[in-house]
Amino acid sequence: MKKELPKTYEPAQFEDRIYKYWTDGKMFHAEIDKNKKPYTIVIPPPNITGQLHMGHALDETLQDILIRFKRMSGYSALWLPGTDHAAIATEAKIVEAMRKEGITKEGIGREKFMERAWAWKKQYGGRIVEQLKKLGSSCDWDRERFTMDEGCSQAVKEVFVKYYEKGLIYRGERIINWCPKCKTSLSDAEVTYEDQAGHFWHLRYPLKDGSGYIELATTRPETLLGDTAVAVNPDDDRYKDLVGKTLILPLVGREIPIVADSYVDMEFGTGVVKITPAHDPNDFEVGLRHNLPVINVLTEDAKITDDYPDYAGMDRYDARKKIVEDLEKGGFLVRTEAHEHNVGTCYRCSTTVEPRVSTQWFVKMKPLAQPAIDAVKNGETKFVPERFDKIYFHWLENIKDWCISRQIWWGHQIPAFYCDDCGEMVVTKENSAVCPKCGKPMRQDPDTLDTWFSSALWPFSTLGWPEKTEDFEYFYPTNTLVTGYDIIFFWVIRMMFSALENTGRPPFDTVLIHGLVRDAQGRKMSKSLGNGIDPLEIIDQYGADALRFMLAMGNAPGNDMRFTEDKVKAARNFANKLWNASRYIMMNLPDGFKCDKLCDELSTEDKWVVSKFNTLAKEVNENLESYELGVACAKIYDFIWDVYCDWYIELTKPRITAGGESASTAQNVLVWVMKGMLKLLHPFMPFITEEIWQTLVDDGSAIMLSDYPVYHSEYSFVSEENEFEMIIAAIKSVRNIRSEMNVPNSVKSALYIETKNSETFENGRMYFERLAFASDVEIAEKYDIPDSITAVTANARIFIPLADIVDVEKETARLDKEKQAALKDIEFLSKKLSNEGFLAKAPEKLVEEQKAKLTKAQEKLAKIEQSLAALKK
RNA sequence: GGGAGCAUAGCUCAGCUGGGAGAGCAUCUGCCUUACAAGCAGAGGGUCAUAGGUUCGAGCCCUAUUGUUCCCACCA
Repeated sequence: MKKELPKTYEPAQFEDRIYKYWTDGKMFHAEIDKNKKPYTIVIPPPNITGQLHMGHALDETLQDILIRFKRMSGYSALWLPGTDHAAIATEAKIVEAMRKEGITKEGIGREKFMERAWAWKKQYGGRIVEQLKKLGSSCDWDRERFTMDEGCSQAVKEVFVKYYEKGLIYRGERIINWCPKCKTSLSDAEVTYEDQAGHFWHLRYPLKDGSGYIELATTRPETLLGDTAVAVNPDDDRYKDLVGKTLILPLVGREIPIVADSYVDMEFGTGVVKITPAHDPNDFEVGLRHNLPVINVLTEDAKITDDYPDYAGMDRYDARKKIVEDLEKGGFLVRTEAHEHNVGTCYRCSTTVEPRVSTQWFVKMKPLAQPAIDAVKNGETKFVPERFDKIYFHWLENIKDWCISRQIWWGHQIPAFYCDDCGEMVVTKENSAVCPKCGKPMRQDPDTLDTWFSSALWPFSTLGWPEKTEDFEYFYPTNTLVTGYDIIFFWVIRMMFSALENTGRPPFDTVLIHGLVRDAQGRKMSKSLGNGIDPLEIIDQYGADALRFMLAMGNAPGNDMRFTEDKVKAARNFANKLWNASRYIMMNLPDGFKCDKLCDELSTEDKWVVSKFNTLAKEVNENLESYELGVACAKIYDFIWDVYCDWYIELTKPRITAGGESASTAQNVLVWVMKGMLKLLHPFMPFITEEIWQTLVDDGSAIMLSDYPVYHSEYSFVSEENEFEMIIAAIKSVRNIRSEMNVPNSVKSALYIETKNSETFENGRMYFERLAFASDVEIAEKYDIPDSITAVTANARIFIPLADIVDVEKETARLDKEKQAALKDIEFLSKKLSNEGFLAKAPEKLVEEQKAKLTKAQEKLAKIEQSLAALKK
């Protein structure tokens, strides 16, 4: 039966089919083969919306390339589940469903809403995000180990309770970052700071004894309502006498003290700070030191509380305006100046966060951080590129306690229970609790855990931990984590210390960090800018292979990349090229053609391409081992396009037309190299390579289960490679001249090749006809052809008798130009080779190379001069 | 304030431990040569930000400077 591919490359037609075949055929499912080396790649949780975005596509792609490479290199690969993606996507659906029924947090209140949501969630369970399959991810989607059916996974409960018992988790009233829009607390890492234009309001607070005023400045006049002191530096001579005196708080009338605290910077502003412990982290600390009352003046959604009738219910910004007006009226406002300051915003909704005192759960970080620092310091885990370990150390060394409770409903419910009667608290792995004091059923904490708390357990919780599963025993610790640098704080660090604390080992040995995918202008893709690009749309248009290849090609580890459609197009064109090349090969193959091994009798050009392929295999393996994915990608691209398509296929055409043994050998080599190329390319373009493989090889095997090509010394033919390069150089040289002279391809001419390597050129004779438009080829050691143009290479002079075109003057000028170039070469090389320092210190191999180059250049020069002399005559 | 990255062809970027500067796109020339016009054959185009230094040799290593981006911290 004839092997045949459709005439046009249409990825959609087979990408979906291949994906279904893989999944239905169970070929992708995790295997534990004790004879193979273990290898695991961790798959990251998604962003909170559960959407697939370009950054996620990059994650998936790089991971999958490594998985496939390792898998083909004889490792046993495990694909971790995408259940956390699933849980969150499901939750997004639930929110929508609830909204449709008119059930919102605002409508029925947070507690009731949460209760309702939990019921829905328990009903749904975990599901799988379908979208990622289109990228060709080899993730095993059906694995469901990490479900949240009980509201909180076993692993999370296990860790929470353990931490609690060890004193690593505590509950307390602290000042935390609060998002008034999401109505939840945030961890420090979830706050993004940005510069905003604001004002500096200079105010004066009157002294109670009527002896005057004290002047201070603030950027947030509305928090004045919650002031419980004014502070100065204890060493500040200007205010020494005032410390201990009492002030009357403007607008409120409350009596507040003047305290001395070294936190106050004497140089800044007036050296006087109003202290609002409830609404500023620093003030909170001052308040603790001086035993100041904490007066909360803002509600959950950042409106003034009912305690201040003049401003009650006003939004914080409206209140600011009104309070400034009132201060001015009362004569308390001295002046206003413009001031740019840094404000914290919520990383999800960009609302300005409000520091707020509330009761939250915290993880004590100092004891957890040290082992995580050590693991990277002593090399158990390393970052690629290395420079990211600095960021890692800096964060861990300056770490503060981690606020883990959230007032949102997605995520794992905190496994703590309270007795409404006596206030007793129980932390337990059970799903319910009874009050140990009064015997009444207890109420579970309605709060959830920070997503990153459960994500931090990902490397082992997904392997079945805390059960001692076979998977955990075999696959843990994993090898490589692939993620973006923006995720180091959120996830990488937390996986590190969580794994070390709970399993005693670091979760992976390598962290491959990639950059962000930006838009064509270099801006971060964001919803508000509307510059985000949906990977699925790109896949529909150009195919998953093209997108994957584009993401891998020319992307250096840790560096950002810009997304441009042109790059995807280039990748698609490459896929098209490969498609057509393989289609061409198959067209000419006899029925039932098999290529299990390379022929014994290879011609020079066969050995040339085999040897070049062999080198490619070696380099690609080295590049992939050291995570240079982009470099590997580019090398495969160059080989397929330049070496295989532009040269080797063209070289085989006359042989195949001629038929006979040479034709069969050519076909054998064509298919052999094609199979190797497909394998090398498979991790980068899994769909097209599989599709071609299934048609070309067609023996029930799958390329994704085949072995990755490696270097074999028996495929290395250095001398044949060099020999054939002579032919290529000669052909290029002739083409070059013809092109320069605007000779149309239809005009053939005879070629007289003057060379000492006549045997080599004899072998290449037929290629000059097809690739250099020769009507006839003559080879001898010496020629003298008048009225001809001469193409000169290091090993040959080729006379092109084009009598009607030859212009002696032009030809002289052209050859003279070449002469100058050759002279420059010679000068450069001989200078280098006469440098004693170079001869003494440079590696011998390099010196030899330079000598050989010099000889070649000199030979070329001699040939040029010969031609010039002839021309003169 | 602390730290990091980047600066290479008109544009977007590669360039692995230092050994005569590369790709894609764009531009120009000639080709529909029966695998491919999503293609083929050619061409032009770079003081590798600047100034020093180390070295036989620097795009790459060191120092300083300029521009630019980002991260962290934070002054009310």
